[in-house]
Amino acid sequence: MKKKPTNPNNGFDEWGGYMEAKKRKLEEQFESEANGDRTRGGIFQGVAIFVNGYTNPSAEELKALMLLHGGIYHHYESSRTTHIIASNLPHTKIKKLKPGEKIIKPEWIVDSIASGKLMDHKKYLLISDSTSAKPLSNLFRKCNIDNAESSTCSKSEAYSCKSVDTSVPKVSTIENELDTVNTSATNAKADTSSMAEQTNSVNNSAPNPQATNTNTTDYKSDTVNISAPKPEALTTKTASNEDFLGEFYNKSRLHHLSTMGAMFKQYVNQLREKHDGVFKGIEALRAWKSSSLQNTEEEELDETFSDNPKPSHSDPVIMHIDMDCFFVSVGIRNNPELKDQPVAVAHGKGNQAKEREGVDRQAEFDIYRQRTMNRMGLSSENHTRFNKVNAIGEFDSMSEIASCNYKAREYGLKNGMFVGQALKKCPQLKIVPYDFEGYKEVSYCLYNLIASLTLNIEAVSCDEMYVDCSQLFQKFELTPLQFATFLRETIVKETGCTCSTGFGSNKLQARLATKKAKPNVNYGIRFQNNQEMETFMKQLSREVEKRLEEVKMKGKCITLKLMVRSAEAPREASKFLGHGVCDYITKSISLPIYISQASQIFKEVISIVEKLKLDSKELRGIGIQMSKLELQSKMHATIDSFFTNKVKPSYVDSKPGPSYSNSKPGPSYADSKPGPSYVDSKPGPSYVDSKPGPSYVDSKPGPSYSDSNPGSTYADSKPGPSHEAAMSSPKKLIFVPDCDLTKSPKRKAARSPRKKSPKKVEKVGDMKMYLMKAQKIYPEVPEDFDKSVFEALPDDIKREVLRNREEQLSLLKTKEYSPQLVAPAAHIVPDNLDESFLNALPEDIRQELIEDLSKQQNMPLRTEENSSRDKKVQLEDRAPSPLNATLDTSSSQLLSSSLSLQEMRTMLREWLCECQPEPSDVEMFSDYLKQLVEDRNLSQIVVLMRFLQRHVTKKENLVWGEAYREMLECLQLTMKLKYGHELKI
DNA sequence: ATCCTCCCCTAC
DNA sequence: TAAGGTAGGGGAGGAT
Repeated sequence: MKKKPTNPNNGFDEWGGYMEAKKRKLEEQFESEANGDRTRGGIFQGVAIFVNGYTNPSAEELKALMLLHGGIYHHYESSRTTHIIASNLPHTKIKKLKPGEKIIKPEWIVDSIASGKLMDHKKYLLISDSTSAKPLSNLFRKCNIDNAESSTCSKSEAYSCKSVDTSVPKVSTIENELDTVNTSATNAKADTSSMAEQTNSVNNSAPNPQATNTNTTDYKSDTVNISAPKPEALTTKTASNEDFLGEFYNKSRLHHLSTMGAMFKQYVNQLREKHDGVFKGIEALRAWKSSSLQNTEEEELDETFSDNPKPSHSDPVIMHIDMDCFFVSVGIRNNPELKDQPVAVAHGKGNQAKEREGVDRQAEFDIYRQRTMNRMGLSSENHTRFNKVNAIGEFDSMSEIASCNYKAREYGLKNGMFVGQALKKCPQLKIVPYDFEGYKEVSYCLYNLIASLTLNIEAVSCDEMYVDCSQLFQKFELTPLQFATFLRETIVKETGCTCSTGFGSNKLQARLATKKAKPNVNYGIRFQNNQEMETFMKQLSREVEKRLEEVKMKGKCITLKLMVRSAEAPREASKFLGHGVCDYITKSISLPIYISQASQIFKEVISIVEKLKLDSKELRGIGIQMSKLELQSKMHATIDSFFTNKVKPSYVDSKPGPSYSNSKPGPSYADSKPGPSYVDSKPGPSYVDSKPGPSYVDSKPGPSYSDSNPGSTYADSKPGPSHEAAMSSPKKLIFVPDCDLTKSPKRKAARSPRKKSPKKVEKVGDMKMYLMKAQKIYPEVPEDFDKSVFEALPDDIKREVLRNREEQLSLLKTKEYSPQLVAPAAHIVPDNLDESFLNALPEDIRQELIEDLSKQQNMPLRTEENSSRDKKVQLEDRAPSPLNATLDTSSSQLLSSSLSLQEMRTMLREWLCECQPEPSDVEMFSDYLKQLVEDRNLSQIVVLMRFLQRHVTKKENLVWGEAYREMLECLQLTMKLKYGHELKI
């Protein structure tokens, strides 16, 4: 590189000029500080450290230590730097290390000070042959619960980060030193020899969330507080500045998320390696258990636990634990008064974006939009990703919200949203700054708490992990709910932050359970006054309007469902923002006309509320339903045409897999093929002869759910030769209502099927499903069905066909459609994943489950060791054909559709080899896809369509190409109607 | 057929 | 002003 001659008059615009000057200045500054403060002999003479990324002790603390012991601290790496210090580096950074460059753990400094001499840094290399291989060695070491019993340590010791982390010995000595340098970083101040005191420092430190940052100005001003009066901080603007990257990473939430995730995975490994077999938290858990059993009335306890299956001893129990809106919780843990206000964590403070030359937001967003449409098709025009940019004004802040609390989410705020848009939706939004040290501190607390009970942990991120509780539960006779309550209470106490837990027999179940338990993406219904309640009802009315519009319908019956705190219930529910014990009130109004507008809906709803004379403070759940819906489409014509059309045989085989018995979610269709195909079908758990037994369950017992919904459910009759003719009748509907997750499948089975028509909790996606059912009639009903064929049927069959038709019609007319927002209750997922479990899931979660199942079912806890093993197995298992590669999964067994995959694959191959499919082939495939849609087998649909797409494109097969496009369009439409979102292929 | 790499997507 | 990183899974497609 050619170096320009140095201009002594202008050191700042030359290469090496500005930065060199800055570095020199910082070093001089450090020197002057050192001269003032240095009181002891320096063991770090000649050592100049540069701290890269997060360390423990922190960079500021290390700086102070270097100051005390004769070393030099470099804000920037330079040729004069002798040692680079880091606790964790992302793999990508490691790969970029220059040859010979060595990274040393901060423990080197701590230990050196502790021993009073400079230790050999080779033992503290972050990346060495030994460290890269070693963490894997003990991964499978199971925790020794037997030893745990002998633990006599206090709870507070058990959760302390540093008392567990033996890699930082004699911390208090060093911290005392730090205190003398007047460092006020929280970590340094806390006397970590006692958890109680650490907790005090967490809970009782400065009441202002910004206090942590302002307190540390002395040491952090140049990196954290950009408004600090240090000139260089103000010059850090773009990547053209050498210190841009450090500054950038320092403030990047995503970078912190990522590095902290890696850090805690590593931390768990460290804990395992260093574990002495004693679980220090067990004693506290025992104490809690005995005291909670005493304090809880038996009756209440029985009720609480009866819905939650007690896992049998042999079953694995996996817990998923996840902090609630982590960044915000940490940010406001010392400000209880902020808890009830909408709060978000973001960099930006408000809508202060300055006018800058060359900016044209509108044009820029248009380009984004255009590009996405080019890539994803025209249908992406209204893609949700554009909401973000559409809603932003010319000078609104484009700082992103890293995390917002549930109160803020009531206003429609979401993580990732721009501050500008958020402030429009919620002008009173409080924005608190990031507190990365705080996140780390709380995370350590969380991990230490869990690690004090078991080390069967898989770290997912700084606020999320899976825990294998099997042994723990068995040993200490705990139920999931007991354990969850203990953990959640303890975590709130220790960290001031709340968390959610979910349990299942595998990780996926546990995660879904957590999702269900989250105070969600279902708000905590709490109102201070009527005004707030009305505002919320208006929002809810708009939601109903929106969804009615989506399915092009209007209704003439409005039902308002309310949950009101029971008089005997405690003022606040035990679950954070949960609904607690409630009375249920259901009132409906029949209108003379069909309506769909939000204002109309709100008017009716509010009139009901006024008549009820409720205290809005006591409301815990609100649901608005529209029913008696008028279809705007040609649905009636379609259903009626059913009896005049002629029969056209269509291919729908009936070989339902054994795993899908009689309780499929949504409508299922029996074989329509008269004669052999039906008779040949195997008897057994096929849904053709389903008995509706296990599927009919009231989701929530109570007065509001007692009204029946005739026609919404019916089962088919038993198969037999006399019914062959009936099989040419329209397909039978077997509709299984959604039910409460807290009910175990066994309880469902105990119910009498015909006792009562099912009453389900209507949910958001339901109307789409009903609409789909109606539409389904058209493609599924033979088009050229001859009325004379109908007439020729035996009378009982005729009656049945008529009844079916009536019920289908009534299904369309009477099913209710309602978004329902109910404050969440705690949920524990049944421990056996079967079809009943699937049915019990809410629509959106069920979809997710189906999509994820093929990847995730029965995953073991992931550790570094077994994840690499998994990978290997996966590769070995991979079958040659692209179709095989993705279909040989557990989902194919669990979600088998009527045609076996093997058959379908064979057929597809044959067709594609011939390249000249008959129209009937196309139709067959089309039918197969429809069946897949019915089965909600999304993953398989996508796989098949992609497979086809690839081959069709490759071979330029026009016949297939056109057929493919038709099928794709049909499928996409169906998917959109049914699931409410685009099918991306 | 198998392996490898690149690219895209998703989750935190 | 804003701080849109990082790991891992999986598909596509090329090299062998």
